[in-house]
Amino acid sequence: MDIVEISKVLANRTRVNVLKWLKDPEANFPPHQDIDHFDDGVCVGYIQDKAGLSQSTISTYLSAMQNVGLIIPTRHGKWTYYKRNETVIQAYIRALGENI
Amino acid sequence: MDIVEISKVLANRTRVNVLKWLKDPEANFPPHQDIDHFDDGVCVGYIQDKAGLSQSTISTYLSAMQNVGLIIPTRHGKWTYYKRNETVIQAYIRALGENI
DNA sequence: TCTATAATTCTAGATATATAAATATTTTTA
DNA sequence: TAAAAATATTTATATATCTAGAATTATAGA
Repeated sequence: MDIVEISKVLANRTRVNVLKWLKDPEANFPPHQDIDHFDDGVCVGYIQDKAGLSQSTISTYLSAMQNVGLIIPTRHGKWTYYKRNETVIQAYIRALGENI
Repeated sequence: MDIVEISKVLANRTRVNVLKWLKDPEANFPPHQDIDHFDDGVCVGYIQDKAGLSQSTISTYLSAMQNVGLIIPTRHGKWTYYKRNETVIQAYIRALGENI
C-alpha cells in the first residue's frame, strides 16, 4: 500500500473515471454477452469504448491499476473482466488520512 | 478541488513527506530565528535542509503544492513560511471517498 | 488445426515531470 | 544605497508518462 505509487495511478483523468465507472457497472456499461452479471466487473472492450482511447492504452492503464492493487482481473474465456478492489481503495484513503 | 491535479502533487515522495513533516513542525524542524512559533508553518530553507534537494527544486515543489491549495504561504520579512491547508486536505480525502 | 476475437506486450514519438545551476527578485541590514 | 540572505523564476537536461500502431498471445469455435 504505497501512497505515492497509488497517487501516480490516480494522477490521470481516465484512470480515475474507470474506477468511478466500475462503482456502478449496470449504469455505465451495456450487459455482457456471455454472462448476465457484473460480479467480476467489466470487460476491457467496454471500458475502452467508454473511455474513447486506444485498446493498447486502456490495457496499459488497467495493468497499472492492477499492479498497485486498485482493481482485480478475472479471466472468463477470451475476456478479461476488471472489478474494483474495495479493500485496497479503502486502505489507501485511510492511509492518506493518517500519512499526509 | 481537482482530484487528478492534487493526485499529481501527491505522486512524489518528497512532496508527500513535506506534507507529513508539516503536521508536526516542532518534532521535525529546528525553531525559527525570528519567531518562536510555527503558527504560519516552516520556512523554505528548513524544508530544503530536511528534504535534501536543491533550493530551486524545493521552491518549485512548494509552489506546486500551493497551486493546488494543499499548503498556504505567509511572508515574514525575507522568509516564506508554509503551513498545511487542512481544509483542502480534508476535502480531498472526502472527495476521494465519494469519487473513486 | 485454421481463423476470428479479445487482450497484452513491444516499439516509438510527443509531452510532462524531476532536478539543479544560473539568474532575478525581495527584503533586511550595514 | 550597496551587500547579504532568503526565496522565486528561468533555463536546461535527464527521465518518466501518454498514447497509439504493430506484433504477439490466449481462447473459442468452425
